[in-house]
Amino acid sequence: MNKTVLIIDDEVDIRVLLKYNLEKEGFTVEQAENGIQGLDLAKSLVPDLILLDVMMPGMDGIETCEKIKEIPELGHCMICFLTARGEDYSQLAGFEAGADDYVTKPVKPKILVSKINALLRRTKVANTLSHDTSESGIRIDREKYLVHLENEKIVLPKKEFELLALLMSNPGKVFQREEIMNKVWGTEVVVGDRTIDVHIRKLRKKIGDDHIKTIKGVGYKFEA
Amino acid sequence: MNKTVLIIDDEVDIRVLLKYNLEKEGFTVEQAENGIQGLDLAKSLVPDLILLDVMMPGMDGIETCEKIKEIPELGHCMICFLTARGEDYSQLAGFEAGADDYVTKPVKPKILVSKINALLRRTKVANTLSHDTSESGIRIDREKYLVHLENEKIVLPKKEFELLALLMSNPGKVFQREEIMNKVWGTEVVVGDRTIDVHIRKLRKKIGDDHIKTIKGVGYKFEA
DNA sequence: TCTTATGTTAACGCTGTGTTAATTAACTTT
DNA sequence: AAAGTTAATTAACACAGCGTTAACATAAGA
Repeated sequence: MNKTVLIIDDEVDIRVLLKYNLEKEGFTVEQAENGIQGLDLAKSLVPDLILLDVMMPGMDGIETCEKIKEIPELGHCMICFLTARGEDYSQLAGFEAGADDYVTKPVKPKILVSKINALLRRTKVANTLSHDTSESGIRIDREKYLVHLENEKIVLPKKEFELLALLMSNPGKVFQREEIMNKVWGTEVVVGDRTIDVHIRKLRKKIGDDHIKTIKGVGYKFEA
Repeated sequence: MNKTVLIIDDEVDIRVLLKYNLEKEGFTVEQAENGIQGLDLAKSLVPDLILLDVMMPGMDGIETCEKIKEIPELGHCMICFLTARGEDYSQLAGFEAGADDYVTKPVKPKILVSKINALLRRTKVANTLSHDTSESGIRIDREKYLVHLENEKIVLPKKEFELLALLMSNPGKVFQREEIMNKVWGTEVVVGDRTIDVHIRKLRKKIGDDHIKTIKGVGYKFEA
């Protein structure tokens, strides 16, 4: 099924440009020319993504964004701001208001499309991960970068988090050291042999020894 | 026989550059300019490796990768992403989609070739799973590195696991000692005569004496 | 019976992993 | 800029258990 995108912008040229490019990519596109209208349409449409112009007469983008965030039904939908290059301040305020990304005008269609794809993918990941509270009692929240334990939340440093996330992405599966290396550290950096071990050690210390199992000569796996 | 590489990228310059360099190294190279076309070609070609651009109009690399992964025939072929340096998100999402490696643009041919060789060396073992739940009551799970017995799961050390997996890969077939040697130990290492016996012994102790049968002067076979 | 291939056990060396502490790098705070 | 803080990596060594072998026992075929 097609993903739905709602464009809220007062300039008709931009709306047409974006609509054209997004429809070419297979998105379903609707548009609104101000905040009020956009909010209304959002409620009935429940789009996957909202492209929101910051500078609009009447209710501006920031305000519209805040209003959107207050509507539970729209909780899952991504918001991407459209800002003119100069308006640095708007970017910051935008994120504070709850935006997920922003694109600077003039908009380059290719970049926009790739950002949109990335954004929509992010929702998928977030949703997939959150529902497996599983029997292990451990849950990962990618968005908030938190790990929920039995009865506490802990914050992990980046590498530890990525490592745990990788192992938990497929509980039971054995991840070979090389695979872990590639996926957490990347193929470009070169680090020593003991690096993975040490991170595993730190994870075990924090989430308990019972969850990460070593398969000698093969790799590691996450278990309940 | 030459290894086959399929390039999927919308930019013709890149395709030409890569094709030239790879053919110089003795690979057979085919190309496609978008995801749809690439998927089609992959199905008929069944290449050894697919070089996949992440950012493409229409179906992007991630999506294409996911589609490829759904095709059983292509289960064994490696997938390597081409990403622009800035696109952090694509790397992680890419691995989640099932990529085996990635290369950042601008692509340095030398690096690419060495990565490709490394990848192809790492021949993927297609999941020959589940269809041999068989009457023996023994099932092997390569991904989880587990052996399911009648009513318990056991973990085997690497060599024992590989040996059992080999024998079970073709129940009833007699594997000669030399063949076992080559496939489990490799052609490079040289070990003594009794090594196989001892491993067979350990396996029998763990899964019961009835499953592995000795054919004197020939080899061993797995039976129900 | 003799011969050869395999079974069996225990012992040992070595590789891979665990673990801690020290070092370096990246970021903050002042 | 300097100091302080946290994260990432390396170094160094301990240790377990896997893989191997040696040495001898047993079974099967000539």
